[in-house]
Amino acid sequence: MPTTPAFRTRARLHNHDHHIATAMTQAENICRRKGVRFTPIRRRVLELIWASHRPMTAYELLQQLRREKRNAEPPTVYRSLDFLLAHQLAHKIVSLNAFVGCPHPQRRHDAQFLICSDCRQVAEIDDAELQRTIESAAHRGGLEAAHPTIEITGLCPQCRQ
Amino acid sequence: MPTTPAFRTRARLHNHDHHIATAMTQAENICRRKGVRFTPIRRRVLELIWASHRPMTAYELLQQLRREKRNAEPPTVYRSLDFLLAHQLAHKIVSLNAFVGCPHPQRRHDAQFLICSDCRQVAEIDDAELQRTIESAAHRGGLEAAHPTIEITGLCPQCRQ
DNA sequence: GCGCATAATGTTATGGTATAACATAACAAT
DNA sequence: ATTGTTATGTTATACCATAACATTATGCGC
Repeated sequence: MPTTPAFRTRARLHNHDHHIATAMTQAENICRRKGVRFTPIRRRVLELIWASHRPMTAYELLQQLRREKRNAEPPTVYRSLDFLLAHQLAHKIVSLNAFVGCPHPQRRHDAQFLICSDCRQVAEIDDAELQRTIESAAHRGGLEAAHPTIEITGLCPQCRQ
Repeated sequence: MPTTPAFRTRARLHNHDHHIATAMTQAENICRRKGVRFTPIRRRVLELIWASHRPMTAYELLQQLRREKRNAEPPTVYRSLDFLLAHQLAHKIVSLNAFVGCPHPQRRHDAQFLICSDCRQVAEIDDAELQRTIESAAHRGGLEAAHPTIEITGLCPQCRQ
C-alpha cells in the first residue's frame, strides 16, 4: 500500500515547484552515479514533463521546447525521451502516447499507473501484491522474463465530487 | 487458471482454419442476437485478423483488404475495427498499436494479454485473481470505475527453446 | 412497392506519432 | 592536437488515426 495518496491533492499541487526541484536533483545524482550525461536538452525535457500536472505528448513537449530552442525538431525530443525512459527518469503511458516523470527513479521497477479519465492526472503506484500476482499469472500462462504494462483508467477522488 | 494453454502450440496452429470458422460463426450469432449488422467488410476484417497468428496493425489489414477491395481506405478498416472493438469481437493491444481477435466474445470482460516479444504471438488470459487484485489496487489508490489495460511482454514457451 | 430515416460506406484531406539517415558539433582520453 | 565516441542538427519520410462531407444500402411504416 502506498504511504502517500496516489493522486495529488490541491495542497500537493501547490508544492509543485518543490517537487520539480527535487526530481531534477535526484535525476542529476542518478546520472552522475551512472556516469551518463544529463545534458541541457535532456534536463529541460524532464523539467517540462514535471512542470505539467498531466502526461505530456512528445509534440506538446516539442512545442514548449521550441519557445527556448527555435531549431528543436521531433528527433530532439524523442532522443531525450529515449534517454529518460532508458534511465527510468520518465515513463511512457502507452494508452495515451504520453510521458510522465518517475517519482522514484532510484530503484528499477515495473510501474503501474492509475489514470483519471476526467482530469488526466496520472499516479504511479507500486503495489507489491499486484506485482506478484501479475508475475504469477504470466508464469501460469507460460510467459517468462515478463515486463508488464499496467494502466488503469477511471475517476480520481477529486473528479468524483 | 486457464483450462487451455495460453499460447498456441504448433499442433493448435494446424487447426487454425477451424479456429477461424468457429470465431466467425460465433461473431455472426452474437451480432444476430444483438441486432447489429455483420456486414461483408466487417466480417472480412475480422477474418483477416484471425487469419494472422500475430496482432495486425490497421495498415496491415488495409493492405490485405485492398487485394480484394481496390478502393479500401484507412477509414474503411478503422470503422470496421471500431465496430469489432465495440462488440468485443476484437481487442486492441495498445503497446503494439495492433489488433487481435477475441477468443470468448460472449461474455463482456476486461482482457489481459501475454505477448511474446520474439514471435509476437498474443494470448488472452482471463485470470480472476489478477482481475480482483488489480481492482483492489486501483481502489486503494483512489480510482473508481476502473478499466485496466494489462499487457505483459516476455518470452513464450516455444521461443525459449 | 414507395418514401423516408438511419446506418454504412466512399472519398479526400489532414492531423498526430515516431524514426531513418546522414551531417555536424561537443566531449573526454590520450 | 588527434582521435574515437556520444550528442545534436537537419531533412525527409513512415506509420497511426480521424474529420468532414458525399453517396449508397438497408430496414421500416405505410
